[in-house]
Amino acid sequence: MTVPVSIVWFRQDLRVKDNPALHAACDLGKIIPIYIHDTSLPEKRLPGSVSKWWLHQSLNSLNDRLNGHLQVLEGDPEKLLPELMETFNVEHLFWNRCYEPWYVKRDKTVKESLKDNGKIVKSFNGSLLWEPWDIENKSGSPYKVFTPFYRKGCLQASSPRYPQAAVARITYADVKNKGVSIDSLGLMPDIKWYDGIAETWKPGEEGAADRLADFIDEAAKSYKKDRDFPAIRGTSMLSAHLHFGEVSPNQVWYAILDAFGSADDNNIDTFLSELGWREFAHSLIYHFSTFPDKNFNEKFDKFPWRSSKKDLEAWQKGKTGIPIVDAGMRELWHTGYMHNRVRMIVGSFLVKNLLIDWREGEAWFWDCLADADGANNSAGWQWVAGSGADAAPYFRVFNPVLQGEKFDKQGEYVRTWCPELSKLPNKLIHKPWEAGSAELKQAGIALGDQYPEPIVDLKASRQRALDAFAEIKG
DNA sequence: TGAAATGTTGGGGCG
DNA sequence: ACGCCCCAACATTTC
Repeated sequence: MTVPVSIVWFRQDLRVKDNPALHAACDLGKIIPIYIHDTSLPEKRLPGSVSKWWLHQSLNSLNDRLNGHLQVLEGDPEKLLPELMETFNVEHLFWNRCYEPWYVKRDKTVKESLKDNGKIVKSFNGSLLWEPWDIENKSGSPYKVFTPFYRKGCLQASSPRYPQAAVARITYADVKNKGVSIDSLGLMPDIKWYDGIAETWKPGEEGAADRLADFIDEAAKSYKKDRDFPAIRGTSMLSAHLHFGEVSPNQVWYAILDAFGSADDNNIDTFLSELGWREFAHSLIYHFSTFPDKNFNEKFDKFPWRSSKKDLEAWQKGKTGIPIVDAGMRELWHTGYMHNRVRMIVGSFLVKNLLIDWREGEAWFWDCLADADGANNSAGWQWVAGSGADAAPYFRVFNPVLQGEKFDKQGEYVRTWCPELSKLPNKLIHKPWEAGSAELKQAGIALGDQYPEPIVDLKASRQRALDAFAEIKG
C-alpha cells in the first residue's frame, strides 16, 4: 500500500515549525513542498522592493530547512496547481490561510475547482491567533473598535492554539523538481541598494527565532516604558518575520507567556495587545474587502487632499526640514524599517501637515518596508488619517517638534539619521529653524544648504488641516 | 497611541 | 496685615 502524497503550498508561512498545513501533510504521508511566486496579482498587490528582497532570502532559508526540496514556481496558482497535481498524480493539497481579500478570492477559486475534480484540499490557520469569523460582537457583526474587539472578543474567546511540537520527520516524495530557481524569480534588485537592509535583518525562520529570543532576554520586561523611544531597542522587531510567517503569532504569544507567566507588571499585556492590533487589522481587511483601498469612513471620500509631487518627494526622501520626520524616512530607506512611534509622526505629517492622501503614504511604505503587510499597512494609514476603524480623530495632529522633544529628548535618533544636524544642541535639534545664525554656524550648517528649511510652517499647516476637516464633517 | 486654547488656583511681590 | 496683580502650574475644554 502506498503512502499518500500531499502538496504543501507555502505562502505567508515560510517556516517548518508550528506550521499546521505542513504538520497535517506529514501526519498523512509524504510531501511535495512548493512556493508559487504569484504574478497574476494586480501590480499593486505584488510585493514591494524590500519585500521582494526579503522574500528572496526567506525562500532560500526555507529551502535549506526543507533540505533543498522546495519547488519554486512562477505564474498563476489557479493554473499551476491543477497542473502540478496532475503531473505528480497527487490527491492532496494543503495550505495555511491568507486573509487579504485578493488572496481569499484566489484561494476560494482554487479550492472549489480542485474539489470539483475530486481532490482533497485543506486549509489551516497558521497566521492568526483567532480566525476573523470567530470574533464577532453580540449582534453578530465584526467589531469596529479595538478595545472591545480585543478584550471582549479575543481574550474571552477560547485561548489561541498552543504551538505544535516540531514534525518528527518530514518525508519527501521522490519526484522531479518542476520548479525554477529562486534566483530566476528576479526578486533581487539590479542595483545593490540593500546593504543597510541586509545589515539590519536576517530573514528566515532562524532569524525570527533569534529576534524572539533577544526580545524575551532584553526588551520584553521593559516594553511598556521603552517601546515609545525610537533610539532605544525597545520593540520586538518581529513584524517582518510575522508577515512572512517565519514565526507564528502563536509561537510569539506563548513564548512570552511561558517566559514571564503571570509575574507580569503589564509589560507583557501591553506587548500581547500589539499582537491584538495585528489580529484587528486582519479582521478588518477580511470583513471589509475595500479596506486596503477605500476610506473606511466614507466622509473622507470628499476630503480635499492636496496633490504635490514636490512635497511628497521631500517626505519620501527625508528632506522635509523637520528633523524627526526626516530621520524616520531615512531610517526606512536605509533599513526597511521605521520605529512605530515615528511611523505615527511621519504619517501625521504627510496626511495632516502636507494634506496628502494616506494612500500615497501607504504605497511608499508598501515599497520600502520589510514588514509591508496588506492588513497592517492599510490599517495603520487609515488610523493615522482618521478615516479608519477606531482611528485617531482627524484633529489629533502630531506636532513633530513636541513629539521629538518628548520621545527623542537627547536627539540621538535624529543625530543617527540626520548626521548633518548632529552638532546642534539638544534644545535646537528638533527645530533647527529656530537657531540663530551664530548657533547654526557653530553647528556647521546653513539651512537650505546642508539641511533644508521646513517645507511647511507647522502652525499654519495644522490650521489648514483643521479647516479641511471642518469641510467634511457633519 | 495630541496639541493648543482657555480656565482655575495659589503663592509671592508690592503698594 | 490686606488686597491686588502677575503668572506659573495644573486642569479642562476645544479643535
